[in-house]
Order: sequence, then structure tokens, then C-alpha cells
Amino acid sequence: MLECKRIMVRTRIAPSPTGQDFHIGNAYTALINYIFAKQNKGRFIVRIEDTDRTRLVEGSETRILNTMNWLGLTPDEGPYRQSERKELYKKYALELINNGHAYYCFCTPQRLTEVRNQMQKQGKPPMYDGFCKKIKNSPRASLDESRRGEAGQKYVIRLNVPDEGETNFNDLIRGKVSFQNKLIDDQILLKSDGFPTYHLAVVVDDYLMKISHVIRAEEWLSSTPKHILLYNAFKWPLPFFAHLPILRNPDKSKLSKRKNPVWVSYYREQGYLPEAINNYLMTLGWTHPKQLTIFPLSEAILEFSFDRVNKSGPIFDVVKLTWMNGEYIRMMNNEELADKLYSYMNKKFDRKLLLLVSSLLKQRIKKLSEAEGLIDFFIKKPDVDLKVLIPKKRDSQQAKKVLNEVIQDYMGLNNWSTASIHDLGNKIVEKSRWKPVELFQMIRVAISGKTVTPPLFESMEILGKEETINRLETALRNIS
RNA sequence: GCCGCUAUCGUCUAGGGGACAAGGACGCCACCCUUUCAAGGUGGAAACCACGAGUUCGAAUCUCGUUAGCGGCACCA
Repeated sequence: MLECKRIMVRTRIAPSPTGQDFHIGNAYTALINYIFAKQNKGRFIVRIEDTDRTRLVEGSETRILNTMNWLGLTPDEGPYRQSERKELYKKYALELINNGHAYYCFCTPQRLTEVRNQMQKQGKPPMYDGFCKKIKNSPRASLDESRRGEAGQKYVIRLNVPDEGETNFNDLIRGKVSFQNKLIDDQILLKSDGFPTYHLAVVVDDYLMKISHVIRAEEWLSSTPKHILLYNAFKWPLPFFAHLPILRNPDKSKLSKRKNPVWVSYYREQGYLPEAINNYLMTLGWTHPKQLTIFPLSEAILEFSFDRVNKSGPIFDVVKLTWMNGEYIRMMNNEELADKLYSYMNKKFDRKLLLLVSSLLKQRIKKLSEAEGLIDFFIKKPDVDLKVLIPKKRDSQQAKKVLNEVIQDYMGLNNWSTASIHDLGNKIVEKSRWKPVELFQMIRVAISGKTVTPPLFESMEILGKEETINRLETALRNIS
């Protein structure tokens, strides 16, 4: 689909280490970048955008990288860190000063706020008024940096945006997009602390790192013209741009932590599988040409194309993700599920036990976190509530009598297998004249303390004869 | 407020002028299976294709306008 001739495809994900973990929206963007790189035998790069020193969150970078790894989106290069490249950006900012595409600005934050307020009052877009643009050629501007420092004069460097004309580009997803230059702000490129803003850093890095396709969320669409102006000012070739739809909350606003769990680690802790998360994310905004819903990453790599990416922002639906996760759990074989559960539950259960119960669990759980509540009675004596134990239409005397028969009969059973436990169970039903559901539910509650469990006879087999009878006796004793 | 993007069942979407009285998936409801809960099977409700014009023999599909939603307008990314 690419018209570009044999260029090396290089994509990147550029997270900021300002949050608890990797954001699910970032995971979405990373996924598309990863898939597109793999599809084109290119490289997928991670770059940490840590130029905002005030918002850094300790440990964030490590967690982001770990999470990407867990998702299977392991970068081919990186992490590169913008904070380690600080001097580089300054050099390029100065180059722009020299060729007239940028200028020094000495305005104070207070003045800027004032200007913005005034603009807004007048119903104009809140932009910088170009005050320092006029002093571009004044002696002050030509001071070298050390002397400026002596003078204690703080400054920033701004992009000199042309007043006329328009800047347009072709987005791989949205087609032609254009903006009038007079509405583009003289963006700050270099902050007074010497760090670049996103806009400078992203362009310099994408160029230096030979990023061929800038694939990012739609929230960047309106700053793309600034970036293009920068590429032009440097006389650098443009990369391809693709602006992905933004994931949304159920109320349609941009997916945010206030309204939804957004950290990938949350989903990991809840027992979602990375394969399911990736698959679900892929179905948002993109459809498989054969309209498959469940498909592996390899399939997405094979079939992905930008022209099947939707332009509108999809709502992130946890319910559907959960369903899909269940599908993935059901697709696993018993060993795989047992292994997953073993490490997920921190070795709380014996691996052998997990292997035995995994086939019973498989079609009953949608998240790994649901397993424990279903099988904890295997390793823990149940608390039996008599009200639940004794069937509604029976009294305690009847229950006692029947339970006693159950115990006697099962004690005599030598072949402790699901099939024979089942057979004997049916015989007891006949003998007792209880309804099957009454009898079996009573046994279920007696051995597990629950009304909802994996299949009864299988559970009894796994529990073992001795333990089963033991629990039945305990229940019997409690009735009187 | 200004700029930009978007618009098909509640949600994710198929569709690209006639095959659409709009198909699939999740969710929901009913039934079947069943010792519980699930899973599975079958069926169902659910979209006047945002609205209004236009182009055309013919529009969900093309054009324009309106409306609505979202995004952006920081020495944040």
C-alpha cells in the first residue's frame, strides 16, 4: 500500500513517564506502530519523552517498559531518552534562530497570561501576540548565551510562523488536512529551563532517528502543521503521518483515568491476557478484511492497512474485552491455563491441583482473577450455612437422614472416580426420593460451602474420598 | 470563542451508487442442553444509515449546508 519506494520503515512509540504505568491508549498506539513496523520488516522504537521535568513520576519509565514487554510489544531499539539529548535540541533551536525561522522571546509568564486573556475577551484565538518578534534584530537578541545569563534574563525560543499561506499534509488515515498559517501560534520550541518542548524535540528526534511513519493519536493532529513548518525550516524531508482515533470513555470523552481504569497494569492484575488485550485493541478502529473478531497478532501483522482504520474514536468497552479474554482462556490447553493461574495466583495453589481443575475452570472464568473464588474450597475447609445447606422444602430431620445415607453409601464406594460417584449419586436420588437438584445441591454446599462451583462429581473426585466424606460428616454434625 | 476531525443497532463495526425493507460481533431477552454456575446450540428485540438540501433513473454510499460529539488552542506531552 505504500507508494514510498523501499524506504526502511521505522516507527516509534513515545510515552512520557508522567503516569503510574503504560496508558491503554498508548498501548493502542504502540500496537499499531509495532504491527506496521513488523509488517514492513522495519523497526519499532521506543523513545521516552521526559522533557517536562516537573511532571516526572519516579519509576514510571521502568513500568512502561515492563508493561510493553508484557504485552509483547518489545521494541527493536531504545529506550532513547530526550533528557539525555538536551544539548542537541538547543543546537537545532539556535540553527533556527540563525536562519530566521525562530526568535528569542523574553516575555514573562504573567504577560503571556494577560495577552491570552485579552485575546480571548476579544473573541480571538488565544495566541502569542508576537511582541518579541519585533526585537528579533535588536542588540539584545544577539547577546551570546553567557552574557544573557549574567544579565539574568530568562528567555525562550519561539517558532517564527509565517503570517500568510496555509500548511497542509496528507494523513494516511484522514487524507488531506489543511490549516491556515495565521492561526498557528508562534510555538515555544525551547523552554527557559533549556529543555525543548514536545514540538521541537519530536521533530528533531523523529528526523535523527529516521522515523519513516509518525503514527500517533488524533490529539496531535492540530499540532502537526507546526511540526511540518519545522521540517521545512530545517529543510528535512517529511515523514508519513497517520493520526489514529482516540479511545474514549463510555461518555465519549477522551479515555481518562478519572472515568475508567486506564493503566495496562490494572488489566494485568485483573487477570486479562496480553493476547486478548492486543486483539481487542485491534478491533477498535480497524477491522480484519475477512471481518474476523478473534485473531492473533500475527494475523494483524499480515492484514493491517491504514485504509481500514476508522476515523472516529471508539468507546473502550470493558465488557467486550472481558468476553474476548474469556475466549482466549478457553482457547488455552489445560497445561497453559494451569501455568498462567499458577503464576497469577502467586503459587497459592498446587500446580497439580490447578492442572486437574483447569478444564473445569476453563469455560467458567473470563478473567484469571475469577478462578480463586471458584476453587479455594479445594484447599480450604468450607463455612457451611445451614440455611443454604438444607433444601428449602426439607426440614433438618430429613436433611440429616439423607445426608447420613449419602455418607454411608459413599464410604462404601471403592472406585473413587467421577463416573462411579455420579452413578452412586443417582442411586441415592432414587432411594431418597429427593429431586436430583436438591440432593446434589446439598452435597455441593456441604463440601464447598457454595451454591456455585465447578461440576460436582469432578470436584468430589479431585477432593478425594477421605476429604469429601470428612466434609459431609462435618456438615451432618452441624445440622442438629 | 476560534481551528480541526468525525457521524450506520446501547457498544465495536461491515458497507465505497442498484446485490441493503442494512450484515456480523459484544451486551440484552427467550428456548434447548443441564445436579449449580458456566460454556455450547437455536431464535429474537435492537439502526426511519444525525438532520436538510442537491447530483442521479436510483444515495447509507457522491456534493454542500446544518446540527451534534470529540480533539486542539500551555515555558504539558
